[in-house]
Amino acid sequence: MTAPPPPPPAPPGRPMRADARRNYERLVQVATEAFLEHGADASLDDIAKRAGVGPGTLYRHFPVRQDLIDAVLQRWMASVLTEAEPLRVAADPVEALGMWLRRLVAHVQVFRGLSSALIPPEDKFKESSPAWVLHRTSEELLARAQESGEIRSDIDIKELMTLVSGVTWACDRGKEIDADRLIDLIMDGLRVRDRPDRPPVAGA
Amino acid sequence: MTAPPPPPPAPPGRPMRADARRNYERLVQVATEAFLEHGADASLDDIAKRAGVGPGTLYRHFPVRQDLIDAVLQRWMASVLTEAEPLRVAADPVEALGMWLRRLVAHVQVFRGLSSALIPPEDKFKESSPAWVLHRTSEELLARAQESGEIRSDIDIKELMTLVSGVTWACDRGKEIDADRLIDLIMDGLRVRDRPDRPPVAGA
DNA sequence: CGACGATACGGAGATACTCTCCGTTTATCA
DNA sequence: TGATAAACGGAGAGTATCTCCGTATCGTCG
Repeated sequence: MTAPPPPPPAPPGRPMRADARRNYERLVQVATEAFLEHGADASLDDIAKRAGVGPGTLYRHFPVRQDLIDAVLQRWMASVLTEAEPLRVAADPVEALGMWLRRLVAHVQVFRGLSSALIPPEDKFKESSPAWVLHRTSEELLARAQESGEIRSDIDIKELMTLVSGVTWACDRGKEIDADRLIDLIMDGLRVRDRPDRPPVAGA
Repeated sequence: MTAPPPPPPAPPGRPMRADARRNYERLVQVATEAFLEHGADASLDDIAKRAGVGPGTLYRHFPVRQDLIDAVLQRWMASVLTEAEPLRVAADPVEALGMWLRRLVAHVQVFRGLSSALIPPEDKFKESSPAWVLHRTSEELLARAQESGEIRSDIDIKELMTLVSGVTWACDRGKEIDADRLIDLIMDGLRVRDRPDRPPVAGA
């Protein structure tokens, strides 16, 4: 919606044929609307129809549903990552991490049933996938928060993202749940505790 | 598999006809195997076939998928609740809560994709549902832990169950995630903080 | 410009799943 | 044993996914 979208999959060989490219763009466009309206399990044939192409065309560009979801998220992600930028250098890295997670959840919840995009099946977890980019970004913010000494160091990004995606999933279903509160709770769990039984040589 | 299963839905009027009851039992039996093997989205027609009945019979007993899942869980739940019994009176109610949540997650993970059973759509959340019973049990353990003063009181069972079901869901997908660790993290978040705003300067 | 080869299109249809309708069968009880 | 309510079962409608292949279009080169 904002920036000029990058050439879709950018195959190393020849550029896409004009009609192919046109259809690709149109499909992603229509899919975005469909996912917003009906959630991530919108009918694919229907999307093809609304885009004015045959099902075959859709499945050639996006062999599995996740590919289409990824293409949609690719565009959407730009705005999310923009929000991360100032947080990278924020004065309070712990607060920055919390803020990032809250924003992330809010963004993911724009599409119903899209939480799964955060932790796709292992074999689809390539560098190109939006999930991977989000992991990397979150990882940086986590690392910085950990360096401050206020966040426990025995936690890795995979665990954190698992928790966060769990929150988005659960909030998708049970309405009336305040996702921000759950994120705050997780953040509390992440904080270093002054052990009640151990003489705290804490900090640094 | 252990206790004599209670009469299925126990309609107030007449008892079930013998053949109806037989089919009901058989369906639940076969469904259990199918869910174990293929996860919660196993084919219902296939279950009917394997149980030796027509699809119509299955759908008469279980109009929607969740009804069949609930029936399966009803039996399975007995063993889960048995585990809760000693925890109700455990010396350390906080540890008891943690243990319960860990066991709960472990149990739910026996079936793939069954996390949703923990937070069914609002309108199916009746007293008869396994999810409701689990909520009530968890609620008691949470309350006891809160009374000890070690667990924050500004958390309700709905939020906690949302978090927990999120963990089971996420662990279903991304393999190689240690659910117990995530539960422990949540438990840490639940604990009352002795130092709300100030990093420890020194002892205790 | 015209034609050829590669690329992409599109839609019919195979397959799978859910769920319903209704004629037939079976259990129960008098 | 016969009447009646209860339950069965399977054909089939509706919907979704995904494939195959004859046809159309693009891009390029002579």
